[in-house]
Amino acid sequence: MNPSRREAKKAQTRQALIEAALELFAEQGYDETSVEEIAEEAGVSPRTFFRYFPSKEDVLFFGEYDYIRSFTGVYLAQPATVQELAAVEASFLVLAPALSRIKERIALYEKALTGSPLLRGREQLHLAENQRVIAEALARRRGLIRSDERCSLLAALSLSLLKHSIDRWLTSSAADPRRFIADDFANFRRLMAAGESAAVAH
Amino acid sequence: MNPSRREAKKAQTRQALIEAALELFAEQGYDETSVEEIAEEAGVSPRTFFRYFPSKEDVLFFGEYDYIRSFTGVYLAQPATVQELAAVEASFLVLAPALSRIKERIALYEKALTGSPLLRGREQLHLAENQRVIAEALARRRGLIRSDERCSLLAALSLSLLKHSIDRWLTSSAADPRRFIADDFANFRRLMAAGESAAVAH
DNA sequence: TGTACATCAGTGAACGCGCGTTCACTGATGTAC
DNA sequence: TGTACATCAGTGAACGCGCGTTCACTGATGTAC
Repeated sequence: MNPSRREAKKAQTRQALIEAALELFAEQGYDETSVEEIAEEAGVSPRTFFRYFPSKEDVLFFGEYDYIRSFTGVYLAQPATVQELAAVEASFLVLAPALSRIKERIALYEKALTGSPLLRGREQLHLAENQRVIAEALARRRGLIRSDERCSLLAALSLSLLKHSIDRWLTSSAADPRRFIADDFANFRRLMAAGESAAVAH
Repeated sequence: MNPSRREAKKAQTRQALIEAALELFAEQGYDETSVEEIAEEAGVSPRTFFRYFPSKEDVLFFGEYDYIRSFTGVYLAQPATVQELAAVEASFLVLAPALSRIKERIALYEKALTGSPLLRGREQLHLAENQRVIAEALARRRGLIRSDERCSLLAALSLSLLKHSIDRWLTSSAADPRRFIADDFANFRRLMAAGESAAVAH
């Protein structure tokens, strides 16, 4: 039983740093929060912070990326009879409960994002990566060797819809985000149906 | 004739700083370029840099925002018979020559963006602002008091298409971006037509 | 046209600040026997 | 079970670096008369 007291203590310190950072970033902004403050809030010395995270940014991007990482598996498990966009929607819905569990944390993260261009930039890199993953999954389901234009476009669109749903969910008091996702996808289909007939007329 | 030699010299210094910065950022990255290097490249002292720009970032975002600022006027001048998305496309095409003139500069800027999360973040703020402007214009043309969901969505979509076109244009040797814009809009309409029939079937 | 004065671009030097690193240490936890 | 040793989380102090500011100055350009 070697990794007991020590490992537990380590995990505890790391968690304290992450939580302190997230709260301070959300409250007063990323740029306005120094590592010194985070350390103080977490009850350790500033020096200790850098034992856990190589830089100030890294405290924010620790773990928590399972959502999109699980996407491919869930998506490819959808029945072949389900239409493409509907399959994406269904996958998002299946994965939604994972989000539900960390709503508070997501909200803090989003709040921290608004104030800091640097974090926004990092976040955008993640979004781009997610979009790539989704496009790849779309391609595989369609039997393509590699994702093409249409896959990218649909991936981008899906992520936009998801992001929109999550934003609305965060500002609501609902614990479950699924209703918002279903709503937004339904809305999109309706808009496209209307736009389509207009485009055809044109 | 007061603003002659002095003003000319000032404009010249500012231009030298902007160009030096853009080239260095594109070449070796934003974070890897110090103000000292920029100043040296421009032939002035580091101290002088801060007389022209309050911070290192600001050297990048000086002027050059006329493209979207002109959008509203051009868009609202489109004949009422033109379908919404087609009117957006037509407006982009009208404004394209302005881009054509600064292709080199846009390319350098894009290159600088890839390496720096901070710049990406700033850029995203601009995109968000542009999206807001376009959504507002869409709303006005439709006679709405303020932009709604559909306006935002269509604005986001239009900007995505435009960005995609510009990326392709930049990697090509063409001087005129209009062909790429027209292509991408046509493509999108085709994809939606196909997706629509599938969605209806579903 | 010439002289005295005002303005203002550019500069050097020194400084404060926060990030992140390096060095040398303490004291608690874990292991060997 | 007890003792000697090893490991490792945490720390203090000092430092390098780049951004951005403050102060005091020079010298060229522009203005008043």
